Amino acid sequence: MSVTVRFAPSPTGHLHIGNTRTALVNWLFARKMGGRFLLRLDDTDEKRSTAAFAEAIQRDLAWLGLAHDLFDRQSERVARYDAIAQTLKADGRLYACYETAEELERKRKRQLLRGLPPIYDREGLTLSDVDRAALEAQGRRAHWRFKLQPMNVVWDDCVRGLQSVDCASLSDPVLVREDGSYLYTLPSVVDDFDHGISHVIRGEDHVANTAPQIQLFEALGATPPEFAHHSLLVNVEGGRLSKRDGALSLKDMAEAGFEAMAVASYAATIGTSDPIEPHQTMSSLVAQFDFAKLSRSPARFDPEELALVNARLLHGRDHGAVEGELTRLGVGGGEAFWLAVRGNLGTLADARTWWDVARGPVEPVIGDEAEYCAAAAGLLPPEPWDGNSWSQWTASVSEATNRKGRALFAPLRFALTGQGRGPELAAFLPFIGRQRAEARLNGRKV
RNA sequence: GCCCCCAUCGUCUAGUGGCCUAGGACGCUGGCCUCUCACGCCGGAAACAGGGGUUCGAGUCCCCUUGGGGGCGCCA
Repeated sequence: MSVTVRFAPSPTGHLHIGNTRTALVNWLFARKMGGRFLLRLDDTDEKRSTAAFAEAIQRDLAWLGLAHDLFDRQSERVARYDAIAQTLKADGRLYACYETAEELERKRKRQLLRGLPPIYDREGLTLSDVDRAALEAQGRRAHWRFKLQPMNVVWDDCVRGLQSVDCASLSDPVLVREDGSYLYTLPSVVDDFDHGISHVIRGEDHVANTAPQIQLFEALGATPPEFAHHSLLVNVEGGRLSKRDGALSLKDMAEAGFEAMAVASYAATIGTSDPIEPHQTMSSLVAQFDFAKLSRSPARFDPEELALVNARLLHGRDHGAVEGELTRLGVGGGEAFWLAVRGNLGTLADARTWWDVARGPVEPVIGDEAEYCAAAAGLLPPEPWDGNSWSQWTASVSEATNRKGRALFAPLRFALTGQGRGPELAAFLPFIGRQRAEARLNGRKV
């Protein structure tokens, strides 16, 4: 069977880390299986969906590297949903209800108070034609519910194994709103059917929904797809993830300077039995993807761990992968400079910081080593400098001063860069150059 | 309130009744690598939530408790 999956966000907000994980699992599975990846905008909620979010979602997905093979949006398929709804009404599976939202809320509260599950009482089903006509005459408009068969629905979930949901314990889902617009369930099932979706991959918050959806597929005469429900992310404390837990949107993460591959690596490996580590390419992530590796328990989203993955990704990144971005940041020095500083980066923008340290101006830190630094300045070899200049120079400084180890090197680093830590000076020194090096060793800011 | 799921080092996890004096990765940490950080190599500390069962034998099976997650929408 050929694989087609879909990622179906509703354009009511930005893509966040949770969404991203779902998108990634879908995309990875599609690539692994040689299948197709459909991006479907679930925009049936006209009040909350916006074109701006729809664009942002596509932009963020592209940034991450998740190209889609197919694209669709539900707002353009309403005629199709209308036709299906007519069929379901004719079959007696879709029935009219007239309670207002407030009345339903009261019913639920009453049930809860009596210790009962808040399930719809199917009052709509008891209405006669006369009742309905009377309600309509009062100006009431019907919303429509899907009549569930009171049975156990079973499926073999690709990550959770055998699942069973008792539909007798569920409310008949509302498929059509009072204003005639559609809720998520019907368009989603109809689209999955029409697009030939083979695997519905989503978060475990949809587990209970799956049973009514399977019944809907069957009511449509369709064979339900396979289902895979991954666990959700929680915050560092183990609680529900919310905006207060940091930069959760892809947009925020990009602005914080995280590399797309770092975000993808983290999102694709957290909650799996593979180690959380940077992958330089998507194909590396595709190669190791397997539903069997997904854990059934929630995983903690830790922004600090993401930052660590980002740093380690950069430490191993080839110059070619960042060349364009370095130019944009105003960082020169080519590959040699990149290789000199990449091990000291947290984000790519830090490369600019080191470039500025090389080119100045830098306030040298001399302390009480003025005499020593001045002597070292006098021993600076003539240019041109290369990777060996540093060791030639420090060897002669060591000989002249009898210093070695920390006493030999530390004052030079402080004078040359103004700080105690940084890239290896053997590789970094040529970018400072003789003129600046001599000035800084003599305490001058250049 | 009711239903479902989950529970191993700080974190992500391996573990499908004896191969587990519980393995790996990240993090932390000691050492080495003629400076720091990072890299690399060699070490170290660090976990089966609690209580009952079943069994010759339980991290692994069952029950209860506790904790966490999800669901019970005219949201998706």
